[in-house]
Parts: sequence; structure tokens; C-alpha cells
Amino acid sequence: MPELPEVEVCRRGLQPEVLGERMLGAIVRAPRLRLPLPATLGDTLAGQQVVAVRRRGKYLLLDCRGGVEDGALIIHLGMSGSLRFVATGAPPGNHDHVDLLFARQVLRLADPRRFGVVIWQPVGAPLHPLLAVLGVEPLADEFTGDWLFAATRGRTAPIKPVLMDSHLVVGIGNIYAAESLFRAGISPLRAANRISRERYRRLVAAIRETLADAIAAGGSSIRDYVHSDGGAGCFQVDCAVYGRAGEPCRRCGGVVRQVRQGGRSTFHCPSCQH
DNA sequence: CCGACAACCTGTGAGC
DNA sequence: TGCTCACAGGTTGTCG
Repeated sequence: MPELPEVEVCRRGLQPEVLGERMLGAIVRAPRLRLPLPATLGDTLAGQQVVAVRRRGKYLLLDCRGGVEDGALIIHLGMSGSLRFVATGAPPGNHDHVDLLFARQVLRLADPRRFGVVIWQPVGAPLHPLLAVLGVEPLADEFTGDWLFAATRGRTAPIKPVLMDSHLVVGIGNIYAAESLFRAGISPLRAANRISRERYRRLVAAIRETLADAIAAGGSSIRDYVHSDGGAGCFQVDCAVYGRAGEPCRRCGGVVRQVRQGGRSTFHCPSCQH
């Protein structure tokens, strides 16, 4: 489900519910997701107070203190993960793998495909390798057209998979890569090192706008649950190109095309994007 | 270093 | 209706 906007919307929904709250413990029902689940998570989280709810790329971080060991609970939702508040004692479904037990409710992680990750990061320990390799935040000031231009020298791969490389820049997945490139008028097939500095400036602006719009669209619909249920894909009101193969481009009326890049579908308008 | 690809899982929808 | 296949929003590891 989640790319950066979905995770950010999730974070914003989570924060008012858990910030300052204390956990009684946790229930772990699966041995592993993408990685083994921490075996003693219940003990680790018992008595912890959530003192911050942060996001890094597509990872959610709950900073905790007051238990046996201060640290951060790190959650990645993978392709199919979701977080939802349920009443204490609510019976778990098939794919409800982890419950975080708060005094008045339960934060429940479901993940049918089990591509998600839950790890415990103690304060002072070296940053977990999964997070240590992450690139820049696309909404941070340092992410500029000039930076991206410099970072893509020597990259001969098409720009779309390069945008989705989390070692370079985090949070841009299949949907928003396609949407951002459409907004910038750049072909997803163009080699990254064959795009001018000026066009990279435009691309970075397009990425920021696309992500910000998606956050705004999702953020307006949060209430008592903290995730987008995705379904067809966009929880954005509508995508310009993603998922619209064969349909008319909203800008020029031409046909939106679907191609395959690195095993994944790419949607674009060949007449608007060069 | 870079890029292409398989792999990890399950659910869903299309087509027969 | 029921089966099979292709595909799905992410990321890592391997290989050339």
C-alpha cells in the first residue's frame, strides 16, 4: 500500500492517539514478516511511553522510554501492511500479526503479504542497517534539482527506477514516480544522466507537489483509523496516469501507455512526456 | 559501481 | 462455478 504520503498520513493519524500514552505490552502472532519479529517484543514494550511518532522514508518510528530499555519501535508496512485501532479484546483476523496494547485500545498491524518489518532499535545502538542506507527525504530542503542532477551523474538507467531507488531518495514508489514524471513532463524511459539540470529542478518541484497533494488528500480523511485502505491503489482522489492505461491523457487527450520497467508497470503519456 | 532480475508472500480479478 | 494465470503500492540479495 504505502508510499511516503500514505505513511505520513498514517503517522499523523497515529500521533494524537499514542503520543504520551503507555503500552501494557504487545502480542505477536507470527514468527516473522520480511524479517523475524522481535521474540520478546511484549516484554520490551511493556511500560513504555511513546514520546515521539516519526517517519523516515516509509518507516514509522515510535520513540519509547520508561520500559526495560529506551528505544524506538520501527514499523515498515511493506506492500500490504496496515495499522488500525481496535477495541481491546477484538478477535484477530487471519493476517493480524502484531497488537500493540495501549490502556484504552489496541493498535493492530495487519499484513497479508508479510513484506512488512517490525524491529526494535535500542537507544545508542548502531542504526539498523535497513535505515542506515536510506537516501534523502524528498520533502527536505536538501532535496533540490541541483542535488538530484549531481546525484544522477553516471546513472544510465531510466529515470523512473532511479527515482524509486531508496538509497538515493526515499519514499517514492511506483505510483508517485509515475505521477511526478508526468507532472514534470519527463519520460520515465529517459536515461537519468540525459536529463538537464533545468529539467531536474522541474522534476523535484513536481515530486514535492505530488507528495504534498497526496498527503493533503489523505490527511483530510483520517479519523479513528490510521491507514488508507488502498484498494485500487491511489488514495489520492485520482491519478493522472497511474492505472489509466488506454484512457485519455487529461492534458492532451492522447492515450496513456503502460510499459514494463524492472518488472513493474509504468504508466505515462508519450506525447506529454519526453 | 551499476543495472537487471528473482525472491519473499497472499489476495484479487480476468479469462477460459 | 471453479481453475489458472498475471499482477499488485516494497525492498533485498545475487549475478553479470
